[in-house]
Amino acid sequence: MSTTKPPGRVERVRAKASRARRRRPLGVEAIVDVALRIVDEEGTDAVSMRRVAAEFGPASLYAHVANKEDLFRLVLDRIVGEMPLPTGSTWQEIVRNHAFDTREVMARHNDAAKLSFGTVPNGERMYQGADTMLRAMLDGGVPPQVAAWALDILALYVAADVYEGWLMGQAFQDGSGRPPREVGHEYFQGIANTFAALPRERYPTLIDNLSYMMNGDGDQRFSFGIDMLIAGFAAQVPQRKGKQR
Amino acid sequence: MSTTKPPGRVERVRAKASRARRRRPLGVEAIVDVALRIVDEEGTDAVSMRRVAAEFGPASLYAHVANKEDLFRLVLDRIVGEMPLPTGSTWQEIVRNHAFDTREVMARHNDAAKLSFGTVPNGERMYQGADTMLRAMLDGGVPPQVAAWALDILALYVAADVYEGWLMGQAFQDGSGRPPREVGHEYFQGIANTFAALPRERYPTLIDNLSYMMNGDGDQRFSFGIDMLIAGFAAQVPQRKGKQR
DNA sequence: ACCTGAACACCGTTCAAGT
DNA sequence: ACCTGAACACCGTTCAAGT
Repeated sequence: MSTTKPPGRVERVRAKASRARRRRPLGVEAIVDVALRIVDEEGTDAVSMRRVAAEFGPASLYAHVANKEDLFRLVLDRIVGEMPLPTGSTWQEIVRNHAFDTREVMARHNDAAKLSFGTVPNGERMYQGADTMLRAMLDGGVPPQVAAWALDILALYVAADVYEGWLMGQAFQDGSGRPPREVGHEYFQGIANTFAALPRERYPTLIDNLSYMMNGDGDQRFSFGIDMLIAGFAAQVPQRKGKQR
Repeated sequence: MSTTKPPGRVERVRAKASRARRRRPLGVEAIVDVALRIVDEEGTDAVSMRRVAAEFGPASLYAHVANKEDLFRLVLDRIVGEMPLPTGSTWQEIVRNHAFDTREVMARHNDAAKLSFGTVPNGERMYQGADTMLRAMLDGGVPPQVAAWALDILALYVAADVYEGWLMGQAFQDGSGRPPREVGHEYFQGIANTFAALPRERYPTLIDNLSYMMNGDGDQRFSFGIDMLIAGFAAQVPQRKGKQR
């Protein structure tokens, strides 16, 4: 199940091109360009094979991509290629930075994060990133099995957070022209009210801690989650001088 | 943004029902029944408004549900209602058990887990569960803000894990009649081979730790993730006698 | 080798018209 | 109050036919 087309695939500029019937010479890269642009502008649900095809001239995509799933895989590969390499001094800092960096890249592309569920993304950038993260953790004393699985869970968490965040953001674009910020505030206010209306005698702890439940924006919650995971990994480092927190 | 229809909504058995035109009296509950059955049998992508409607007699759903999104929300509420209450002695055990329990319930319903992204699910069961989890953590000395956000991140992780697992499982149902187990093995073998074929001089740590990367099934990875999170939360408990985990 | 139009078997949603 | 058929504006994918 190799995922990427052989890189040697030449983008033959059809020497003839005589008829110059349509705007572009087609080819996988151009197709991915269009699909990614639609994702960036309107999200993955706005991408249809017909619409992508229409940007060139009606239908023929299937000569270049196997199907829609295949196209989305190529789009994801493109996005993964944008991810910066992990940087930082301690392994904790490297892991943390990279989580934030990859989150940012994903978030740039609307709900593209959901394309990464159930895939093992590949590409140079991915391998390089994994290698660097692994080495940082191993050097820091994190057991190899923990480090390896850490990569997995971090990627899953980042994807889930971005997708969730996008969906929330969508909920704030109700048809009304009102600013999403305002709608968002109202939305959370509504949730808070729903909770506050629950019978305190039945859910006392929940009610008494409502403010904590509603507290924090997406960034703070993501930051919290990453910190919890890093602390979890750190707890697996065999202690030499004791004390990690 | 209340999510559930008023529970007082009577399922009026239309006294007349004279014509007895179609199989069932319709009504939201019956509609959700059908939608959930399709989800259970074939997954969420198999659910279409037309197909759900067809089980009664063509089209009219829109008198009972606002749209497809609304229908899926009702389906999710139904599933959430199946979740057992958290049990266990220590807060760590309670959190761990409940993570596994909710994972199991979600996994019973194919890819229904993805319906939970971007929603704040409600319903008695949810509140009860949240209340119990919160109290357990607070009693265990977990700071309230950590406990509150913990609920959030745990739910997100469970949903992401189940969805990811389902997608992986899907990949193992290739058209061939071969047993998914076998296809799965082959699939991971393929991934392992892809990694193994990478230039060791460029990704030495990755290559040297391939066995760790490929190690463990879905259950082990989920278990690991939950343990990492719990350890992270535990590290936030102000130490009295020191030593947790 | 690539592109095309037409076709197949579907979608979600709306709406005037019925009972 | 609920149900219906028909319609609108779409889908993903296949395939014989073209160049």
